[in-house]
Amino acid sequence: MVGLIDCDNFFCSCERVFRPDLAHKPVVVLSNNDGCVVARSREVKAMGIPDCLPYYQLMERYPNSGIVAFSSNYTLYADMSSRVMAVLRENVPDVTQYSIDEAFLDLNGMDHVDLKAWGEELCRKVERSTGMPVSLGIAPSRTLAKVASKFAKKYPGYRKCCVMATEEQRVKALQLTAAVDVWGIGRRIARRLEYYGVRTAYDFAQKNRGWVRGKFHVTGERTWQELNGDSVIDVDGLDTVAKQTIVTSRSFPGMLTELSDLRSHIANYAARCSLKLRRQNSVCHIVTAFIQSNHFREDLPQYSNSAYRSFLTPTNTTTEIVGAANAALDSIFRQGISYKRAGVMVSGITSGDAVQHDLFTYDPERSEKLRTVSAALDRVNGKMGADMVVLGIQQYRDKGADGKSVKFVNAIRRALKSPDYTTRLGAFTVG
DNA sequence: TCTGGGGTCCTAGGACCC
DNA sequence: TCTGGGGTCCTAGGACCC
Repeated sequence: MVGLIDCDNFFCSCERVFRPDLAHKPVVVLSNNDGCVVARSREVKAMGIPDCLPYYQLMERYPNSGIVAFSSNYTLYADMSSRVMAVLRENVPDVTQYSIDEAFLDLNGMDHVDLKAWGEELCRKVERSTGMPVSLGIAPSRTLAKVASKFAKKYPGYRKCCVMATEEQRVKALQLTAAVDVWGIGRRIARRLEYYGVRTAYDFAQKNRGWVRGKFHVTGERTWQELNGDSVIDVDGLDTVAKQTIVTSRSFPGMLTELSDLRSHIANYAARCSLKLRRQNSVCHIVTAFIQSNHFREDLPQYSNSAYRSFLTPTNTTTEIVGAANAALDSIFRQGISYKRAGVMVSGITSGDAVQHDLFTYDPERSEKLRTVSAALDRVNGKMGADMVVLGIQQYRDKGADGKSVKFVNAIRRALKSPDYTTRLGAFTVG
């Protein structure tokens, strides 16, 4: 058996942990720049407010709803996540973190345990220790555990834990689950399934295996196997394996037209990518920069493009990655476009322990210097706060409140952000 | 005025090899 | 009148996830 434990309305619950006055009030959390609703409390979902609704439309359409909105506070969410995972690891031998708010639990060898009672107690422990409400689904496969966890969340009668152990339970649960709500079946595939008369998870599981394989390839077949109780999707070690691509991208609060501004943003994203590489002890061969105009503004000329630069000797130093990203940017920048979004991707990632040097161009002395600079950046910024020391190009100019030019790094609109309760003493004021 | 960000896996098809 | 067969590797793009 395998368990899937999932935090309830994770971002909203993080905000509520330190705002108990919001316990039964409608709460939403917004994306970067306070753009869209990315998390909704139970009360907000009950009001029929869809996910990804732009914030300004929320305000227009639900003016007196009493909804409390927060800007996203990833520092808080990351810390709350690690607290929840820590409690799980104290109580379960084999935990695989699957996302910021979910983990799979390997329950093999627990045949003698009353999983229902054990699961309920685990959920209580997590909530008692961290303030985070969680739900648990237990079933023979990960896809079924996901289905079970949705039942645990939806119906209070389960007391946070739904165990799907018998064939009867499996059939009933799948009959009550829409195909589109199954892990691995998205909107596209659901639409195609509907064409074939497949509406529920049970309809899909009842189809012939060869038919599924022919129409929906190996991924569809795997989902089919999982729904029929055969555990074939493996996520073990997912949380410890180094990433194969790393992306940092942002939308801007307004729009940008100048190359010099874009260069500063691209430099920030590239610096962030190189930091992520160093954190997982990796190096990359390829750096890609991309820029996009505002696709919502059909009245403006549209343009999006990307370009890459590669290294003969892979690297993770801030200096080299920023330089490569901006060289790529220069080759795709076009005048007369209002840019809304940009980003940097690093790929061709390999281990930093065994770097293959280029025979003809590798300069050990220069490489060592660049590595020393990056290591110093990480030490200072780790101690004094992110972006305390940056490359000059990472700063861009903007107008301050008094109309004078001010330098910023990583400006994002977060008008409604809560304090970093768990990571900054200054978040609490005394008296 | 305002419309998110960061990943993975799979397949088809082209380039190239013998 | 006629134009092989069987591989590998790479990339772009589609689909999915949270």
